[in-house]
Formats: sequence, structure tokens, C-alpha cells
Amino acid sequence: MGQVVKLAENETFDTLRGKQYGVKREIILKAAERIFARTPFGKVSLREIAREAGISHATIYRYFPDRQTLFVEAFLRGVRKIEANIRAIIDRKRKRTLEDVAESFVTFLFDHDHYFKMMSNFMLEGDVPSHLHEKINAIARSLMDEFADAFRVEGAEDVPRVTIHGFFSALNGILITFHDYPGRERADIRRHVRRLARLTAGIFRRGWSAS
Amino acid sequence: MGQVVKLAENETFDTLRGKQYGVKREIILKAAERIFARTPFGKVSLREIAREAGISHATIYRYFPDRQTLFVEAFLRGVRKIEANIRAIIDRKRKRTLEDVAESFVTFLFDHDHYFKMMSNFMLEGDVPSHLHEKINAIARSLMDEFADAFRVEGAEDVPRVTIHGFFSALNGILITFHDYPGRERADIRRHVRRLARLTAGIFRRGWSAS
DNA sequence: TGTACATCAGTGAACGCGCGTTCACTGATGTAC
DNA sequence: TGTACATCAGTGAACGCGCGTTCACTGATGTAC
Repeated sequence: MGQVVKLAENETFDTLRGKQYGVKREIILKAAERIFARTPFGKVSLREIAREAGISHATIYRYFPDRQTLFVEAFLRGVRKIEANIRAIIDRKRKRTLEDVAESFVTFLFDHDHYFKMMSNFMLEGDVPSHLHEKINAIARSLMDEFADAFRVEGAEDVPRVTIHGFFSALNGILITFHDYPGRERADIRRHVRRLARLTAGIFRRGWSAS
Repeated sequence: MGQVVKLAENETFDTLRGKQYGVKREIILKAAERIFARTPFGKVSLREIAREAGISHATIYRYFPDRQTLFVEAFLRGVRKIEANIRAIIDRKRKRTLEDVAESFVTFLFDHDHYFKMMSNFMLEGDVPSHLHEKINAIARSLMDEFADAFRVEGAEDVPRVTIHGFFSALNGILITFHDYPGRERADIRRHVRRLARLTAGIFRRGWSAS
């Protein structure tokens, strides 16, 4: 029984240790996220992340085997946050017109543009491990399901998947194309992006049928 | 008169020297373009470009004051090439349906995707000098003029500028969104991208009016 | 044409820097009795 | 409770590397007579 108690205690300690370990890992990942939000992807260094987290850069290696693993994990968290937030925002809407859904989508990504930048940067680099591609894709697919729902609410029952692809692409394109519009106030760009999203939604609602 | 001849000769030599100078500059810029086409933006180094051009990395400093200047110039050449090629392809079409124009646009950028990657990378980094932003924007604007023309050919006389923005964005979005689609053959992706472009064009043609 | 000289494109070596990663050590915390 | 010991999270220093940039030099080419 002493044995059992011992083991139970060890388990507890291990769990506790595991929790602390997890909490510290979390601190590093959040620091990384903050850096990614403000620094061009290619220039993010472990030292900078460590400084942000308030630890020595060597300490990072207690929690992550190498740079690539940390980066990938921070990235995945970002992608998941995008997904969760967008799903929440979309579901919150009472009247889910296609316009509302489109506007919510671009607004969130515009206001949290570091996620978007981070994702674009990651994708463009090309050294994303293939299992990550899988996950990102699964998330994109489930977001597109959400869009398909929105079409259905409009009375468009059997809108083909390829049309959803086009719609999703169009919204992404608005963000990419007008994000860095020069010489305009950010608030103006934001308004333009939102307007474009509604307009695009309307065009898709009216134009999608009768291929 | 001897004086005059001397000056004329000097001028000639200068011009000749200038030409050779220009040719060599060109060689470096083209090497840079080739590197940009195959290397993630943040990792392109002067040494790599020099190697590609077959010269010492120190030699680059005879032709460009620093890294930033070379990069910007190479980038601008890329953007201008995109513009020239797309304009040529679009103009070559006999029957310029919106679908054809859209398909040509995405096809060129898909087949020459290093231009597209280079541009995306440059824009995302954010350290693009403002005069460059100006130029890029002018080019984007003139491409959109081309699209407006295509709408006009369809009989859509007074399609508002904001709709053109949406159309342009939608095509960009197709490229961004599906470029790195994992697990598919490149030829399949190409087909999908072209199909999406045509489909999007159709949707815009049918759906743009009656805001 | 031949010779002495000036120019300057091209270069390898070097500098200082920040990076990712490793290492030997420290000191706080937990364990055993 | 007090003490001796084991563990292990955290660290500053160091390593080797590639980078952008500079520098002192070389050697080919053009100029003058």
C-alpha cells in the first residue's frame, strides 16, 4: 500500500510538474505569437522570443527540441485560433446572410492580421511539413463548410463545392490585395475591405447559379 | 577643335562604358531573379546571387550600393514583367470574354509563380519603400483597367470600380488559396485554378449588376 | 609600333554581427532518514 | 524538524556558421607620346 501511495504521489507530482511544464511551454508559445505578430517571419529569432518571454534563449531548448518545432507549434495555435474565432463570430449572427458571414470573416482577419500574415508567410516559405499542410487544409475545409451553410440559409440548396472554393478564395484575395494599400488610413482600408466583402457576397449570391 | 574631338571621344567611350556597365548590371539582376524564383525570399543572399551570376560577391558593390537597392530593382523588374506579359496575353485574345481574360490571368501567374511569390513576399515583409508601393499600385490599377475593358466587351458598360476591385481580388485569392494545395499533382491544381477563374468570371458577369 | 603610365573592374580576405545550438555549471527544490 | 543528498530547471559563455559590407590589392585595358 505504501507502494501504491508512493506511486499515486509520484503521479500527482508528475502531473503537477507536467502542468507547470505545460504552463511554461505556453508562455513561450504566446511570446512567439506576439513576436510573429510584429516581426517579418524570416527575421523572427529564438533570442527575440526568449527576450519576449523573459527567459534565457538557452531555456527554450528545455521545452522545444529545435527552432522548427517551436515555430510550427506556434503557427498551428494561430491557425486554430483563427478557426475558432471565425466559427464563433459566424455562429453568433442571428440572421446569417451571406453578406454578414463574408463581412465577419474579413473583418476578423483584418483586425487580427498577424494571424493572416503569419499564415501567408508560412505557406509561402514552402518548408511547411506535410502533416501541417494536412491540418491547415482540414481547417480550411471546415471553414468552407460554414460558408456552404450560409449559402444554404440563403435558399441556395445545392451550391457546388467549387463555387464555395471560389467564394473562399475571393474573400482571401480581398485581404491579400488590399491589406497593404498605400497612402490610405487603416480605417479607410478596413471600410473598403468590408464593403468589398459584402459586395462579393452579393455577386456570388446572385451569380452562382446556372453555371 | 582637338578639344571638341577629345570630348566627343570621351563621350563615346563613356557611353560605351555605360552600356557595358548596364549589361553587367543586367546580368546581376537576372541572376537575382533566378534566385528569387527558387529561394524563399528571406533567405536570398548576395553571395548566392553572385554565385549565380558567376562573379565575386564583392563585385556586386560595383553595381549596387547595397542589398536593399538590388532587391528592390530586381523586384520592380519582376512586377513590370508580370504586367507586360499579362497585358500581352489579354490583348492577344480575339474574343475577350471575361472568362478568357480571367483564365489567362491566373494561368500566367500560376505558370510563372515565382513572380507571384516574389511579389507576395515583398508585400508581406512590409519594408517596401513607399515609392515602390506607388509603382506597384499604378501597375495594379492599369491591370484593373484591362479588366474593366473586358467587362465592357461583355456589354457591361458602367461596372463600378469597386466591382473591378472585387474581381481582381477574387483572382488573386484563387492563386494564393490553391497554389500550395497539398497532395495533388501540380497539373491537377493548375486545372482547378483555371476552372475556378472561369467560374468566378461567370459569377461576376451574372452577379455584378443591381448592387 | 613600342613603351611608360594611369585607370579602374574585379577580387579574396577580413570584419563585425546575429543566428541556432551545445555545454558545463549553479542553485533551488524535493527526497530519505 | 534537521541534515545530507539527488534532481533538474535555468543559465551565460562559447562554437561554428553565413551574412552584408569594406578594404587593399591585382592585373587587364586604355592613353600619351
